[in-house]
Amino acid sequence: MPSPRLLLVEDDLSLAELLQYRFEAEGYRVISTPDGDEALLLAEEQAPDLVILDWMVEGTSGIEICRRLRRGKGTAHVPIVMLTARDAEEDRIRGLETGADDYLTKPFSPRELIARVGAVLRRVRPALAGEMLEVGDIRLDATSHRATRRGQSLQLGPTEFRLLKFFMEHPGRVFSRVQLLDAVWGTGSDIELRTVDVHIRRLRKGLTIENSTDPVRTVRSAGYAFEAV
Amino acid sequence: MPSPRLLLVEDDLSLAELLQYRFEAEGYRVISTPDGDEALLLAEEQAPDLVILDWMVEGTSGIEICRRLRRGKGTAHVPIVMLTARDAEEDRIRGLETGADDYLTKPFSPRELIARVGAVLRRVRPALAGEMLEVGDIRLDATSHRATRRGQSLQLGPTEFRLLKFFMEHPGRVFSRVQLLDAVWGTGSDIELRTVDVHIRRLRKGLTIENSTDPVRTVRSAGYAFEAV
DNA sequence: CGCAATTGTCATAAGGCGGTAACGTTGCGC
DNA sequence: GCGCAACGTTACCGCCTTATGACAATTGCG
Repeated sequence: MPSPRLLLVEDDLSLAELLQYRFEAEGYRVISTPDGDEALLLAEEQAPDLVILDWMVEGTSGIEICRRLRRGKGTAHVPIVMLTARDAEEDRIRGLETGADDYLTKPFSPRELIARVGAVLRRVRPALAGEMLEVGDIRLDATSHRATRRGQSLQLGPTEFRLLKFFMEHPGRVFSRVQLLDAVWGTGSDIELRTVDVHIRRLRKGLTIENSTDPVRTVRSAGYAFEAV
Repeated sequence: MPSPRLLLVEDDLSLAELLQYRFEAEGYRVISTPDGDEALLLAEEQAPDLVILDWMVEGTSGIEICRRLRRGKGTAHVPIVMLTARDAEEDRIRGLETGADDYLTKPFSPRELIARVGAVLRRVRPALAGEMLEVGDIRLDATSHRATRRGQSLQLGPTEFRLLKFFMEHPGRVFSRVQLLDAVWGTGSDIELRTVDVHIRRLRKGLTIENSTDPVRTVRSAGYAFEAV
């Protein structure tokens, strides 16, 4: 199972260290910063799987970071868990309405934070939590690195597998070639856009079994989408 | 936008009534039961979009319901928000690890519950939480790049789709050809004004299904407007 | 090292889509 | 009812987007 990558934004250094230690013990990789502005940069560059965000940090406030992450192109869908020292209901609601996925009040136990992060990730990125993805008659098990269709095992190259996994994590949504390159090949990969077409074709070929329809929909001038048939 | 359907499992009847009232005021449809076993049946039959579950209810306990929902074929992916009177950390963690998506301790404010339910739904079913345009019997989902009318999917070219999207973002307003060119084709596009007519025609054609009226209104010497029928 | 699998790129084919012009139709003032 | 102006409709052609197959470079592995 791939270890999920967290971005931890917390200016209380002893707490940050403790959390980093605990999360790493749970098999997460942790990027940590006490600074709000740097957090935005890191979120963009590193594309973490989840952000843990203190309400009050240096530089830019937590809620402002939350808003900017949601507005940012590459970070709009990163799940966010907010932490705060204040137990004001207003704050909690504002946090959630700004787009946070969960919200904890200090003092909290690391175990609960870990449980909540796990719950959010299970929901958003099932593959990261070791769960089986299922869309239509296609199944993908990230842990054993296997994909099947109607029980029949599919033969896919590494890139096709990653592409399929990404699609199955976001069924129905249309992704541009650039988005696919960022998500599947990695941000900043200097790859020809048209290469995506080729891999889409290879994926389609790999997904074909007897009497099967094509789950990959071409959306002209927009990109591709994956959906149950 | 179709209103999300909630299954509320709560045996404190006055609280259940209050919550039902508040959620309905927010545009949700609510199915309510105080009984654990009945909840399982309802979840299966009604396929709600989200379940709000009290930890301690009659019949079968909340955590057991949670577990069974997760195991059930049709209900394995229903998001679950748990409520509990006890603020024991152990319970919260067990709840989250059992598969709940969120967890609230009584007493809580209805507003916070509503905010959390909204956050979970946004995450799980983006289509239920906006991002979906709806005018009359026509729906447009930008995320999946789909347009439907009375459930029937519409076939539109890229430009028609952009045009429809723009219209649906500003229903009822009249736009001149120049305005439409700027908005849909982009400012500075050097396109013949009358070309708009042709695309209006193509859009009208694409929006036609059996017994449908034309949602595009021609305003002589002014432009076009889009409105519910 | 040799072989097979994989991957990124390109050239070419296929096809849809868009812009334009030309012509038909409708509405409006007189 | 006439004439003009605005709008509707159609057909066409060129272009842009996508599909596909081939190929060389690279990688992994025995």
